[in-house]
Formats: sequence, structure tokens, C-alpha cells
Amino acid sequence: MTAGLGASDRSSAVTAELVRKAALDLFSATGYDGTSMREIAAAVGVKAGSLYSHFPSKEEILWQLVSDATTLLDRVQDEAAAALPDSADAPTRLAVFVRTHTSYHARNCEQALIVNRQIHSLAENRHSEVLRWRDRYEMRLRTILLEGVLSGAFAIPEPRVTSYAILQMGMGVASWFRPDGPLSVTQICDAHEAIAAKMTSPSC
Amino acid sequence: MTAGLGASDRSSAVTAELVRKAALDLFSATGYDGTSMREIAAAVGVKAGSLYSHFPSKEEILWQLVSDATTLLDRVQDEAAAALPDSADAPTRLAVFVRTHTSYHARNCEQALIVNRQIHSLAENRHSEVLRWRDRYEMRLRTILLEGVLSGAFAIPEPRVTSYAILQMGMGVASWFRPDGPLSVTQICDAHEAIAAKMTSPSC
DNA sequence: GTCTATATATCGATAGAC
DNA sequence: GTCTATCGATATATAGAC
Repeated sequence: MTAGLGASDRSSAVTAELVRKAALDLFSATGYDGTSMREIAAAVGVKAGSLYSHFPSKEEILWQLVSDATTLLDRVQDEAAAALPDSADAPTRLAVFVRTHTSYHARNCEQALIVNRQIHSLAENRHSEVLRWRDRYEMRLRTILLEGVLSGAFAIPEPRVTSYAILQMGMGVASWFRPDGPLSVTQICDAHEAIAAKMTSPSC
Repeated sequence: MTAGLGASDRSSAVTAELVRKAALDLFSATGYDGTSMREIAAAVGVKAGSLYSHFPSKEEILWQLVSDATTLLDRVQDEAAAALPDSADAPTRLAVFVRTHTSYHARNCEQALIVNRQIHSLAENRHSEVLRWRDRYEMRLRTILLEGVLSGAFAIPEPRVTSYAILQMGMGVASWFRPDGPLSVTQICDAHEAIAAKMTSPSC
């Protein structure tokens, strides 16, 4: 165990992680194009040139952040879905999806804001890869909705529009949620679960 | 009446409007910081320096776009509300608000995207002015919701969260709507009106 | 009002000493 | 791996001729 490390002797992996964290804050607050390598370096406590010992380019930092974000969101949804019994009905699957979706966006605001607003700064192949990921993610939800319509558990005006509305509801949390605000993550998840249930209910 | 004007002899007002239109396209597609004055000028057919005959700074162009957007959205909501009888109940007021909100975001995608994503590039006083406008706009909707709760017409899990969900649903349209897509503006407004009614219905 | 030319600053990225 | 120094490109904005 090494103790008493100063800022001047960190391992490379630690510094790279500090760079990602600083870029996460800056990109989400002022945008990719609005953030300079010098600002990221200053937040970490090094000079701009030193960043290139850890990342080959500014875009690579953004890409790692976006890549981490989509991987994490996929993973938490996979785990939440895997915890359900195969016999779970559509309303239960919807409730779990919505809670997981909203919880992610409340607990990872910066990550989410970057994926939602900064991907146009990626190279075209990476940009379109994120768009394809987003389509696949939306299809997860739409599949649950269509399954519920077939079983008679849901009545939905327009499945695609309803799917987008539910996703937007959760994504929007990343724009206004404050950990020290009046609503806890659990309270927001409760509310979103209830709202999604009403949106899909056949009895109104 | 002047006829046959070429690109080289336009009135100042016309050129300024072309600059605003070009900036609207570019800022919404690649962001304020990701757009240069040279790109705006090239889209209009002039050199970068000429833009300063019409606008004192790049930020002033952004400000005029944001200012126009918030003014327009306030105006259409004012007009829609004024067309209702004083006796209109909460469900009717909600339906009209939602249709107007969603219709605006479908018909003015670029404007809406700029207000939602680029205001951090404004000077602090202008930035906070937009945030205050957004709070007032949200309060319009929340007032309708609370009115419906009091009259018994609505049953709402959490008024503030429901208000945000409805606003986000409409704002999200600016991100995915395509005029040549499968859904018309009217179809989306119909769906959103129905979804908002379900979200607030006391019978589920 | 638009042009060319330029002032001034900052950008991402690199080279070489330590 | 971090530093200083710098390259080359580009940014916003301005000055003066036409």
C-alpha cells in the first residue's frame, strides 16, 4: 500500500481517470466545443501538453465518455431485466425499465447530458454508432409496449410517440435534477413509474 | 416595387434576416461554439467581416434567435389561451396547452433546439433571463394542473414532475421530428393530447 | 454595405529537455 | 509522464478602400 502520494506522483491510470472526470464536468457544463484542452488540464493540475500522454486527441476523451455512458446504461437495463422472472407481465417490465432509466439519468446527469447533446462533435462513424445504439435502446422499450398492447394490458395511442415520451421524461431529469433539491431519486422514480402506468393504462 | 434584385444589392434588413436564418440552421446543427462567423457568412454569400455591419457580435446573433424563440412561444400560448372561453375547464385548457406546445416544437425545431442547448453560451445576465422565462413558462402548465387537481378533474402523482414530463415530451419532438417522416404534426399533437389526458386522468 | 487585409487571441497538437 | 516552447491553423473582431 502506498501512502501520502502527492499530485506529482500519481499512476498513469489515476491521472487518466482524473482527466475523464474533469472532462465530464466541463463538457456537460459548457459543451465539447466550449471546452479547451487547457481548461481540462488546469482542472487536473497539469499542463495541456501532458494530456497527450494519456489520450491521443480531444475527441478520444469525448468518445471514452460517450462509450462509457452507453455501456453503463445498457448494463443496468440488462441487469434489471435479468432480475425479473420470465413470467413477468408487461406492466411489471415497464415499471422496471422506467425506474432503471430514470434512476440512471438522475444519478449520472453529466454523462447523460453529454450523450444527448455533444455527440455531433464525434467523427461521423462514431456519431452514427451512437445513433444506432439509441435506436436499439428505444426498441427495448417499444417492445415492452407492443407486448402489453397484444396482451391487452396496455392501451396506447401511438406506440412510437409514447415510447419517445417515456424516454424523454427520464432524459429530462438530467437537465433539472439536483441532489440537494426537494425530490429524492426514489421519489422521482416513483412518480415516473406511476406516470408511465397511467400513460399506458387501458382504463382511461 | 423593386424587381430583379441580385444577391449583390439586397436591403440591409433582408441581409440581416438571411444571417439569422443561416445561423439558425448552423447553431442548431453544430452548436454555437461549433459554428464560425466565416461559416455563417459563407452560407449567406458574404465575407465574415460584412456580418458586423448587421450585428455587433456573434453572441448578439444568438441572442436575437433565442429572444425571437421565447417571444414566439409565449405569443402562440397567449393566443391559444385567449381563444378559450373563461369557463373552460382544466382538461380543456391542458389539451390546448399541450397541442400548442407540441405544435411549436414540431414546426420550429431549430429554434427550440437552440433555446434548449445553446443558452449557456450567452452572457450570464442573458442566460439567467432565459432560465427565468423557462420557469414562468413551466408555471403556466403547472397552474393548469393544480387547478385540475383542486376541481377533481385530475389525479396527479407529483405535479412538478408531471409538468416537467409533459414539457419534455413536447420539447423532445424537436429532436426527432422530420416533416417528411411517417407522422404529421397533427398526428403527434393528437397523440400528445391523448397521452397528457391519460397522465392526468383520475380514473386510473 | 462589402470587400481585403490584418490585429490579437486562442485553439489542438507536437518536439525535445528533464 | 510532465514540463516549456512552439508550430500552424483558426477564432472573433476591426480598419480602411471602394
